[in-house]
Amino acid sequence: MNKDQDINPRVLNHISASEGALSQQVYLSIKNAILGMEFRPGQNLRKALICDQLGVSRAPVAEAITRLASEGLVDVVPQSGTRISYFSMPEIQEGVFLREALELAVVRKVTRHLTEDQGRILNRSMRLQTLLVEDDDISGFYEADEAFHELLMSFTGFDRVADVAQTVSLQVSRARRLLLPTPGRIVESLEEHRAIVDAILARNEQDAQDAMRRHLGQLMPRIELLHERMPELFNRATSEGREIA
Amino acid sequence: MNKDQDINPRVLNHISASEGALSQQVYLSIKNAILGMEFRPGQNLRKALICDQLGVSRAPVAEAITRLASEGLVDVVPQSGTRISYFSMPEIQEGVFLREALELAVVRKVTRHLTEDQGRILNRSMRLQTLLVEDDDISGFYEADEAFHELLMSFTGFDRVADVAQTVSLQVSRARRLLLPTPGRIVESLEEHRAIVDAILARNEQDAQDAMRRHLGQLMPRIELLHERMPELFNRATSEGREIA
DNA sequence: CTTATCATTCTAACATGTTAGTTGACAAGC
DNA sequence: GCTTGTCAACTAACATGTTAGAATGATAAG
Repeated sequence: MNKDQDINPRVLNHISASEGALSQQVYLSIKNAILGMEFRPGQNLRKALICDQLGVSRAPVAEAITRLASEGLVDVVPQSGTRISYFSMPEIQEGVFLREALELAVVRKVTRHLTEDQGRILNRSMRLQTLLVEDDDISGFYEADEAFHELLMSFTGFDRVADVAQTVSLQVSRARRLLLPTPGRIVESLEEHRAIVDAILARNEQDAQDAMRRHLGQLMPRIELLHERMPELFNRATSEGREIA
Repeated sequence: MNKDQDINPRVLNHISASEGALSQQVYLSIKNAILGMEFRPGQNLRKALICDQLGVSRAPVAEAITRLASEGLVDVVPQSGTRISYFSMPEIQEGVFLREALELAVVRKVTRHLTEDQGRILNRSMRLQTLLVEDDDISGFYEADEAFHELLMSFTGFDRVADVAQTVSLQVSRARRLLLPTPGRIVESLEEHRAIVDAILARNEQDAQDAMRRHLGQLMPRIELLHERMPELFNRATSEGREIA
């Protein structure tokens, strides 16, 4: 019945001998495997296999799984098992909503308090992004894109904003990696970033928010396409919104 | 040197024989003690005492503490100890910022999609709040206040928004309990809520956001007063923003 | 052929033993 | 008096043994 429901833990990054708590390394290792879709939705995690593969005991693995569960990346069924969570459109919509709420507040604050240094750094980021688009370096632009948003958040002067934004939209991030970025799309993204930066530099709060909203608005339709194309990655929600399987 | 740095775990709610995972009950028990300021900032948690007091082993306590640490309510120093975290103005400012970001997005969405039923429920909440203010029932109004905000969040149709809002502003919640609510303040709060609801019912997005911003804007100045009055609850940040003690 | 029961075999949750790193006191040297 | 080095006590982190509940599949009854 269950052909390959179980996970092949060979994809886990071996624990580097580097510093850092063991449970943290286990956490990152599994998290990366999930976000990179090397663990597919529905597969169940086998603690024993993970322990063998990483050469650690169950304690740090248990702690890592607890954290992943709190972030919604895995569903843990007491006394039964732990499975990689399916995508769920309601959850993703909520993640997009939360993300937009934060990004808009960030843009508002940054526009209001932008320093000259920050302006220079923004321009520098845009030049880098332009370069990457000219070179059709899609994965490079992907990274620069994330860095751009993190940059804006760091300009608020708050430390946790970026973390919170990442956490509330983890499911979105996971889905986003399946949206094959096209040369056409990164050109659009670049233009949208340009509009955001222009509005910020012009100290135009409303324009900056609108530009950010337009930028983020591109995401949801593309995820809906993914939903149609790969429905097996999504759960079937019951009437109560509860999940099956 | 350390007089009463250690915690008296007698304030912990005894584990009810009710259902629910053990670690969850431990988590809630400690969390309530922290939010209720029964554990004061700077005190250190002694796992052994907590285990004795609650009659559980170290495993569920460890998991509970891990969660509390991720929420910033405790600071855990590896191989050394776990202490109740101090208040920190930067953290609280960040919490207020995040909270406002969410509440504004909520108000925006709710105003746009309000149903008749939701309008009725809002009016019902306002009548209840009015009643409590007329009776000078301060703690009753406090609860109704929280319920009002949760109500708005629930109207978005999203489940996690309320949880996220609570989590990002946990430190704010903890500080808020020390702001003795006055009869004067709850009258003001009621009026501010009234303004928010009126704008929502009038489907006026901008007014609703402004009203919410004014409402939330009352909080920070009062916390600054707390900072002046009880500086011992706050940490002294170094130049890097790192904490001492 | 369908359905109910039950035992086997999983698993997470919990308990407890062990390890290694931090802290603070105290003594020796400056 | 002040610094520095050693050591004992304490703690979180990790390893491992134990328990109880859930899923599965075989078997028996209808």
